[in-house]
Amino acid sequence: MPELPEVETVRRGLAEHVVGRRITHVEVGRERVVRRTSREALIDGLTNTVVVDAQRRGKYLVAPLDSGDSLMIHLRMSGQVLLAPAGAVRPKHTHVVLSLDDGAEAWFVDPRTFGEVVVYAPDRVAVEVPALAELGVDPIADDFPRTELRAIVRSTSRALKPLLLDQHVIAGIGNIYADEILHAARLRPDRPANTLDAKATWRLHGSIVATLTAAIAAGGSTLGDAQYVDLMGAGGTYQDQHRVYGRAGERCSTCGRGWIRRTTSAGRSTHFCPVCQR
DNA sequence: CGATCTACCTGATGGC
DNA sequence: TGCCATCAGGTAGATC
Repeated sequence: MPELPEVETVRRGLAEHVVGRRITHVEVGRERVVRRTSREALIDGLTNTVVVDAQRRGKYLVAPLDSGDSLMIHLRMSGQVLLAPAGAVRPKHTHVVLSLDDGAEAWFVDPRTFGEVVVYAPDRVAVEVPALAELGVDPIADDFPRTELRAIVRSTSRALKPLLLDQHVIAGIGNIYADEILHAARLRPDRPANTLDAKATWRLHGSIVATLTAAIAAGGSTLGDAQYVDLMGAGGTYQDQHRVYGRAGERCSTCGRGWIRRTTSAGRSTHFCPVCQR
């Protein structure tokens, strides 16, 4: 569920509440969330280290430690990072608990256990976390000149939606924001990338940056199942600004003429207005 | 190279 | 009330 805006909101929570803290104790419940290495590797790598920064690359959270290693957390579909006082009742599916030196605990909670937590040496990132090393440009964290997007769209005949979802190309966009971005840019999800002229490309670039920025400002999107919440357990409000995602059958709020359609492509739900997206 | 499918899990939801 | 099928924000790997 969490895409760039949600992960960025979690990152800001970590920057505010966890950076500067020493990890005094580590517990690992389900081994599956540390499957990339091991329970022992996570405990040994984190215990008695200080978190010195909170960064984000695409949908990956990366927290450098004073040991020189980095902590990586990926929330995948249902992961959450929550902050709580020591001793608080832990929710079901709390798989990792970090005790901090100020009396708080950081929990990694994940019902579906697609998410993962790992400590790795940064110079070994290509081996330890290859997908992290192979991420494309981050449209918010990196400089993302529109000429770079121009080069990307000219290089392929792939449809725009799968292109936006490809983390090797642009890092951080997921299923919700891909649909919202393409609607804001008035471009069909199945439009071949290399058919965009310069003007349409600039529009797409503007929509990527504006949509993600607005979503971050709103604290991300929290859907009905409340799977995504920030460190303090609060949901985001950007779902109120969704114009196509989850709005199949509704009149398009932008052009006022089309009806939002929901289709499936490559197994992902896709929402768009057949009238104003071309 | 690119499109499609499956698998990984649990929980929520809707139909009967 | 309960049972079963279906679906979900992500990614990796297999297949064609």
